[in-house]
Amino acid sequence: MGIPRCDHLLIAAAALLDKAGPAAVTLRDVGRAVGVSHNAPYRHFASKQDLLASLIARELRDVCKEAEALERLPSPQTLILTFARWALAYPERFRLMIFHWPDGAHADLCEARCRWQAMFIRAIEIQQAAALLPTGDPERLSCLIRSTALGAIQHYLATGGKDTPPAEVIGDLFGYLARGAQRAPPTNAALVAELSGAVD
Amino acid sequence: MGIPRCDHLLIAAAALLDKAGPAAVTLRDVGRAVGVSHNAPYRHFASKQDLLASLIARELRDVCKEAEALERLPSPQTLILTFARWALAYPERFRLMIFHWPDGAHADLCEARCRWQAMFIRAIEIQQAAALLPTGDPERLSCLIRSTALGAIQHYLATGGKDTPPAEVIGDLFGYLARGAQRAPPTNAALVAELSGAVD
DNA sequence: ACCTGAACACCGTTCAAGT
DNA sequence: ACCTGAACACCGTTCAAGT
Repeated sequence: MGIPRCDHLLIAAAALLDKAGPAAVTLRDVGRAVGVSHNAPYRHFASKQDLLASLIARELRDVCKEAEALERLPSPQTLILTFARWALAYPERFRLMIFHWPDGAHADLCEARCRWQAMFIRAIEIQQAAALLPTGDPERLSCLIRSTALGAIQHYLATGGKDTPPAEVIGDLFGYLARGAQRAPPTNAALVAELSGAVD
Repeated sequence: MGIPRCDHLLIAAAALLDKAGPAAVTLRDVGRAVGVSHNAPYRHFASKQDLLASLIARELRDVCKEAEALERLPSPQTLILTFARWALAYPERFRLMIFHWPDGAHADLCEARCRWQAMFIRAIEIQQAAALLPTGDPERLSCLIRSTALGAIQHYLATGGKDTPPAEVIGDLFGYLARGAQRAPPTNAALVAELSGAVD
């Protein structure tokens, strides 16, 4: 039990979220799950909003760490598909993430977003330098790819998995981008196939 | 006052939503705004969820009607930018729309979604036939464009308008798609410019 | 048919205490 | 420092009445 009480609360909240959706995560149940009173969480988080923002900040940081642990910076294709795999594995966390708008600009959450984005842009610049992706402002290209992935995941989950899987939509985009590049970028066929089977 | 009580409740709910976000729309305040008791809405809607789903179904239907009122079917570029303009004008309604997941598959909402999507696919097929967009499954191409727009709007609004405006992201996508077509599709420069100025 | 008021179980949050 | 229990104001929903 070396795990801090603070993280314990976040884990309990994530479990409630995954099991029964955002409406089911109440401070009372979170406290109950870790064996403290219904307002003990206020010792660690300023409000329920703060707890939820901290939860997705931690998730995003974990996704970053997973990529950073590799010996080489992954390709943009791998990075975005890793993110999509996380979203498909934990749909309610993803939903919470996209629902959480400014509302106060949570510091940890902003930092986690920036960290992922910086890594993604670096990955794009490398493929641009190798003529695997079209030239142009890498931040702008990042925005296009990120938008497509975000929307594809959102729509796929919102329709209950009845539409085109995100990996295929993302693959289509990279296909069109390849025509703007001098050489075709890798398709990461293995990851795409793995991701396509992640949700029925 | 020929307006039905049912619509009156939806309008009041939309006003509360726009003014103070999703947390502020309570059945009690909605009832108060139209001058009825706090549970009169139950005569018209099965639950709060039902009222909210009906609200965005009505919104989506209005967006459809706006396009259908024109003498000719608008281009895919115009359709998607009209949707984006609506989203930027009513960010909280858009947020509610993307937050509303299966949760029961609201009939009116599903119908409105299908109606818009069918119109969009028809518009794509027309440009494909004219060699203005790449060939291939129009439904698949529709999914790519729709995903990009959805994600671009979401990200733009979530960052408080600090990132690339949705119209430019969508424009970039159509630019890359044009390289896969025999002739370049129209860019709808006027609509793009109008939309770019819609949110500071 | 349509609405009302009271009531129920629940929630986030605050606060005065406890150790 | 960290937690507790009671309390407050609020919420969605139900239900027995009213017309």
